[in-house]
Amino acid sequence: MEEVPAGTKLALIEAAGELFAAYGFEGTSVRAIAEKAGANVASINYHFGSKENLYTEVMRYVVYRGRSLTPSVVVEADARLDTPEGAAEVIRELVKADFAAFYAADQPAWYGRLITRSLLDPTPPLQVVVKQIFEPDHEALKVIFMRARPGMTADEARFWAFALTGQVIFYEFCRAPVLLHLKRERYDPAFLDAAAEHVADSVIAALGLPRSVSHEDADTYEDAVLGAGVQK
Amino acid sequence: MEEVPAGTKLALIEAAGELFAAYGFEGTSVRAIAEKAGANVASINYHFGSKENLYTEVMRYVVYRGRSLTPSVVVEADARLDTPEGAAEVIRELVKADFAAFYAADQPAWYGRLITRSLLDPTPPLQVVVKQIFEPDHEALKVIFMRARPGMTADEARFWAFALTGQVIFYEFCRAPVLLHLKRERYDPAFLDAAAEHVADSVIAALGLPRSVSHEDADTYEDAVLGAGVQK
DNA sequence: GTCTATAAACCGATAGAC
DNA sequence: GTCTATCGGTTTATAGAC
Repeated sequence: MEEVPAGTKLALIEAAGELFAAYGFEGTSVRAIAEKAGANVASINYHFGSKENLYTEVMRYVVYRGRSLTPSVVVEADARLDTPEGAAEVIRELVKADFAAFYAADQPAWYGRLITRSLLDPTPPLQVVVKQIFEPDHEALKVIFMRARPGMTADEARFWAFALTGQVIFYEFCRAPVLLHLKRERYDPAFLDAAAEHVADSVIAALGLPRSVSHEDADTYEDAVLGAGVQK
Repeated sequence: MEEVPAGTKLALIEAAGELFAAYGFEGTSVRAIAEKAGANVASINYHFGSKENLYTEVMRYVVYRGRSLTPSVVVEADARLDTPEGAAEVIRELVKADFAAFYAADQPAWYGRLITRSLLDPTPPLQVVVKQIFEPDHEALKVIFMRARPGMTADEARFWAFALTGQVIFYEFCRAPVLLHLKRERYDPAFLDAAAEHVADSVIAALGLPRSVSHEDADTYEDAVLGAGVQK
């Protein structure tokens, strides 16, 4: 990574990212990218050499910009992990941070979708995502789980990490069927909040950790869940 | 659904299914399909009218053939759901059935992958999958959860169903990054067994249900988990 | 760096012979 | 029902003028 892209190069990366996220690599033409970027078709080959190289660059850009996708590294050294209550708190915050990373309003919605989509196939850029996001996040989760429940083996912790990641990523990956099921056009923020809350609660409960004080109030949780329902 | 396809039509469906599963709809050409099926290019248009229609037919075929993907309907009326121990048993069997449906050796490996891939985009054939697999499975899960834990609301049960589905589908959807992480070429059956076991255990634990008798023996579980590790 | 024009290959779909 | 040949359009990539 030498310098931060700007001008036409940046416009091309952002246009390509948005289109790749929505329609996939094969489903996006360089003409569509150039048009969306307000640039010439030939500029793609000039700046990146090929469509595939552009894809790699887009993934690097998203991984770089979406740093908030790996807040876990900060959390690893958290002293709260030494108490069960603290560990539960940390896990809850981490789940919410993961959800925020995928659905936060302060960053383009296509970041999370593109990263999710990139996980499906063993393409070259996948390695960037795995090394920069998947692995660090996974290792941090393992550390947290092993500290939260002393005696847990590394292999067990791996499955716990997969369980958490699977639940978080589900709402992005299965966005289409879930929205079809909910008979909605898009995700309601309240629904996402409730989903994050449920993921955190279920993982904390499965680990046998206590629910933290601020969440022992059942009404708050019930309200959040019911408030997001399709039926009133 | 009028009759079961045979001959060239069947060959085209199976060839297309395998290629769509591996490379996606956009990443597969009709020429490649015809070649793999040992048929002529024009036969696709003759039998299905268009590539898109072929895709729809492939999804119908997989949904029809992969009936084992929805074993849940049988389970709904299970009397065991009235006791916590029985409910835990049922959930464990259901998770294993889900894993088997995705990774069973007795059916083509691309069934699960194609269904997983179809969930990503809101294409017309998605509705077939949602109506025939996603919804029935989801509703059955909801019933099971609500019977396993009386007092659970339908909205809560929905999140539990998403949690379980998300964990199961994760290993198929994130096959590439997980294999990259494990430094493996393909999934080890022992690994999948351990993964299924963990998903079942964690959901059962999260629900506050007792672990069934045959699984109280910690050694068995630990062996299964450790036996699937990458490191010895 | 940006443009036009175009190359070369591929795409899905079809007409028409058999 | 299967084949060949081909149409019209699109794809990515490039050569060359500015």
